[in-house]
Amino acid sequence: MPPALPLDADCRPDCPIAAAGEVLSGKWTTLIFRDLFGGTRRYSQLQASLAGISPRILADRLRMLEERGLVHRRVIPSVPPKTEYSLTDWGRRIEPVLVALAGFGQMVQGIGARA
Amino acid sequence: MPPALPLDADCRPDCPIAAAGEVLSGKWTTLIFRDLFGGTRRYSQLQASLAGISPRILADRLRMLEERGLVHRRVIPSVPPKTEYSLTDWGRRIEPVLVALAGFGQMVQGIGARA
DNA sequence: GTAACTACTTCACTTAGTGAAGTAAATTTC
DNA sequence: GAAATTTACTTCACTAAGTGAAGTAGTTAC
Repeated sequence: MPPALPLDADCRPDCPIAAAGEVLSGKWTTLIFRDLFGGTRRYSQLQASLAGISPRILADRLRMLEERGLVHRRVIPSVPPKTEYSLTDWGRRIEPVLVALAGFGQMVQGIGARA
Repeated sequence: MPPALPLDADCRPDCPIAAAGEVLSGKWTTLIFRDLFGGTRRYSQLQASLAGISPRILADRLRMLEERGLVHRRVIPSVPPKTEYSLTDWGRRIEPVLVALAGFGQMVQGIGARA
């Protein structure tokens, strides 16, 4: 039985895996999705959770994801103003990727433990 | 019903998603897996398929994946010698990630078409 | 008036990736 | 027998991406 989606090299030039890779480019994007999958988060919460991320990169990634319609940004007019980020309906469709990555990552951790 | 694998921010410090991200780091790694998922490939075949990859990066990634036990490297003692790369049993377990990425990528392409 | 708070931006620096060129060794071509 | 070919890389100079410390803006608490 062939796979449900084309995984072979012939999926170019409009390869969906490459398209996903463009959205998930950079070290931090999947981890931002992971955190937002847990619910709405503020900028400072994301920065604390993503230990080591540069504020510039966090702002860049959030802006990119918002432009693509995967993340919603909401400014709360308090003092000082706060910003909330959450996944859109489109963004929530990253879930199967995160689940698959978590499964693969657990396997990789298992290899590392025995190596 | 909670997700089968921990997707929330509390999955640190040994977050399996972050572990997967380390293996799949860089622009090209998932595309190398995609190509090798289609079967054994030679270095020159991968270089042709991954249009634009630098030979240094291709060699680096293949070496990293071999060291992690996800890719098998076989030198054929012909003249000039050829090198074949294939997925190991561990490496083949990337399949669910590729399938999920392909599904997400198709959705992203769909968004792009209407934006 | 000084400090604190939040969400950033700016800037100098390091790391990752690019792409053209070079290497090695045998083998076919002239 | 000298030159060109083939494959899998390596080297090197350059550009892009990411880091991390510091700064900014506007308001309120002291």
